[in-house]
Amino acid sequence: MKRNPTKPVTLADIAASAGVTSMTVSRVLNQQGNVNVATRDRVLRVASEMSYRRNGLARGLKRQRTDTIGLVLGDIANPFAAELSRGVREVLEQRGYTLFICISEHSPKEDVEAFDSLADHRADGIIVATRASRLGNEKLESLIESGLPISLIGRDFLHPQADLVIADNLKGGYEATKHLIQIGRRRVGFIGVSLTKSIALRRFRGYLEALEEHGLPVAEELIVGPRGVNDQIPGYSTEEVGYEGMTKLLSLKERPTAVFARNDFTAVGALNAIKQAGLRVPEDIAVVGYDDIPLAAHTSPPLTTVRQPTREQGRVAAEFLLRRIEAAEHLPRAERVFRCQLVVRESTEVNSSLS
Amino acid sequence: MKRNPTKPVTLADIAASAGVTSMTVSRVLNQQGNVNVATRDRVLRVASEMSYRRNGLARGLKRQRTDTIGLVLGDIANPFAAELSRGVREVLEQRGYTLFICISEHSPKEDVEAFDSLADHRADGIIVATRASRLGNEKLESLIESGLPISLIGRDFLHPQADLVIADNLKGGYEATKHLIQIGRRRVGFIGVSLTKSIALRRFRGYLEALEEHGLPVAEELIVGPRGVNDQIPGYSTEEVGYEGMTKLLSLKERPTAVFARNDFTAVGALNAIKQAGLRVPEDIAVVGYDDIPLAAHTSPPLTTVRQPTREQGRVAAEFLLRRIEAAEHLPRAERVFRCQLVVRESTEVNSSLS
DNA sequence: AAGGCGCCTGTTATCGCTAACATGCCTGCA
DNA sequence: TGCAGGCATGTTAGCGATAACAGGCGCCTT
Repeated sequence: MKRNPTKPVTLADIAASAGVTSMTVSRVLNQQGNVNVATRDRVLRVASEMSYRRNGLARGLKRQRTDTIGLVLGDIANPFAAELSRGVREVLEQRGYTLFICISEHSPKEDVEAFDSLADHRADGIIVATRASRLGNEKLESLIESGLPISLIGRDFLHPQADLVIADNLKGGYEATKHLIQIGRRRVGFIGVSLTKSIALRRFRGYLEALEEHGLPVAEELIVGPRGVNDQIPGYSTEEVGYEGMTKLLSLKERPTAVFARNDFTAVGALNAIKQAGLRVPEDIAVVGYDDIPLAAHTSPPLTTVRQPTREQGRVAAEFLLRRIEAAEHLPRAERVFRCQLVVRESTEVNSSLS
Repeated sequence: MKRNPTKPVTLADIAASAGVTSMTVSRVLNQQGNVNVATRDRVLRVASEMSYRRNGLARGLKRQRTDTIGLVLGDIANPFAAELSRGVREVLEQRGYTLFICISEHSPKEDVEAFDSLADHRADGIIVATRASRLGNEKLESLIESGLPISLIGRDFLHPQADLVIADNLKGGYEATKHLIQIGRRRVGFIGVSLTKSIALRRFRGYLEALEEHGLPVAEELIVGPRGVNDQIPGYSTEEVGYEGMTKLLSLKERPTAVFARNDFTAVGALNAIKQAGLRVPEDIAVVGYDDIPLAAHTSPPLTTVRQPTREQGRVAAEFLLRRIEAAEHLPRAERVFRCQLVVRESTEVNSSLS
């Protein structure tokens, strides 16, 4: 039963051995067209005996499609990416597509490389969940022009032929900040952006809006970010940023009474910095995170955060993409904005029995 | 410059437009063979104007290789997987290979599907970092027989033609447990395995060995795991397991004075359960985790844990695989075992000024 | 001056598969 | 009996790229 590794079995080999032509074998293996039951069984038996494996390259080349979808992620180690990919897979699997994932490590250059690889290998479409960059956007634009279906998740890039799903992070950031203000905090810090760069982060813009709307000043010393030039760091290691950012905030003459962290990992880092300084959460400083990762319910105290329907975003992005792939003509851009939801836990709320 | 999306540009199109044959175009684009400079520039110009994109399917079909490697991961949302993939990518990128990642969500069935997809699409080799299963092992075996190069990371499956890199987690588990015993704890619990299943987890076996060697009894009530039948859950969400497991341990008549958690997320969950019960770490209960994720240095108290050289494992696995791919003949199995290192932090050590 | 060697380009023949069309046979119905 | 129509298979012609071989030309060598 074992084959010489240097010569993979082809349809023709099976055909010869089963006494038919390769076309018949193809029909059997793809379950299409009419084939005599006896012939079919014989072909199947021979194929299995020779441990045939179809050649996706040849198949794709001839069919002009590969039933393959690419997903490009900025980093891999975070619950957000995991949920997203799970949503995407749920849809694809059911519809008979295979998913290949590429990681860009938050680098525009690798973003572009991922797009190129997937396009070269003739993925039928690409789902992009990386942050926007000039390089990346240009490449995307040219791929879209060339007819490749693209679906974007939370990427700041509009194109009349690319679908988009996104969470309303501006509103999410706004709500989180408003919550802090409503529990009486007037010095609210933000951890996770560097002011030296143009700030595209919507949840941060929501923070600014909330302050403004409530007549609070934006204090630059209360906004701290990663030390490096590049703030495109993987989500899962941002507790470092949170810890250091919080430490910096605690050293201010007039320290904040609340902080909003760009994500839950950052918030966890902040929590620990506060505890190590011997202060209490939320009494001395209230903390809000973002994303509602599984860990958030298990920090001490449990973390108030903003939840977005991540898996659902993946699902919808995949559905948009498949619709576009399977459509005969060009489709106009589809867009779906998801609501975020503030999840209040004890990091912002003193024991409810008090109230 | 824009093309009709329905008809991708081919080498022949460029050739016609540049007044040469497609062979010459191929030579130019692959930078091989001699081509007149003027011709080369003309071809490149035309190719760029027509925004040519090479067809990896046709190319792969003819060349019988795709310069593509597959990586199969059990889950995506954990720092371990991230570091691993980073190590793999470092090597592949430098050697001109493209990486496609597949996720199995810890299901043997999806494991097999991932292997099949990658093999169908004629990846030049596969790196497997998922846990062993009968189904998966059988499929791997047949792929290896058919000549596909395979490299395994931490997977309990030996094959004379599959390379293996692995961390010595038995020793790691042993060291972690020994450490707890040496700081004077005699009731040491383990969180993260269900005794109803056969236990393949090496770090758990290390725990058992350490107990035995120090003449301590193995107390079944001190070993707790996930409630569900399936303990193959994503690493990143095991803080749930840690929290619930710890809660169970705390409710024992004679509670443990130390616990060893199967990974850092689990340990974090345990830490929080302990804190919520009003007990102190490490005075009342010492805690050790596993993996040394970035978060571990920032819990409160900072977590004692076991570090394994993850990125290095990815690098070596990739190197093994490429060596196998590029070798003319069959290579014997290569294996590399990595040492683990106990990282002692405050979750097991009362303030060092005391000693 | 003839042969040889490098350079540049072209021709041919697949890689493995399948869409589209073609063929032959059998059945049923007018 | 004749023929439409369905079934079961075969034949042909690529999909787009490149390995291998085949010139043609100019220049150097002896």
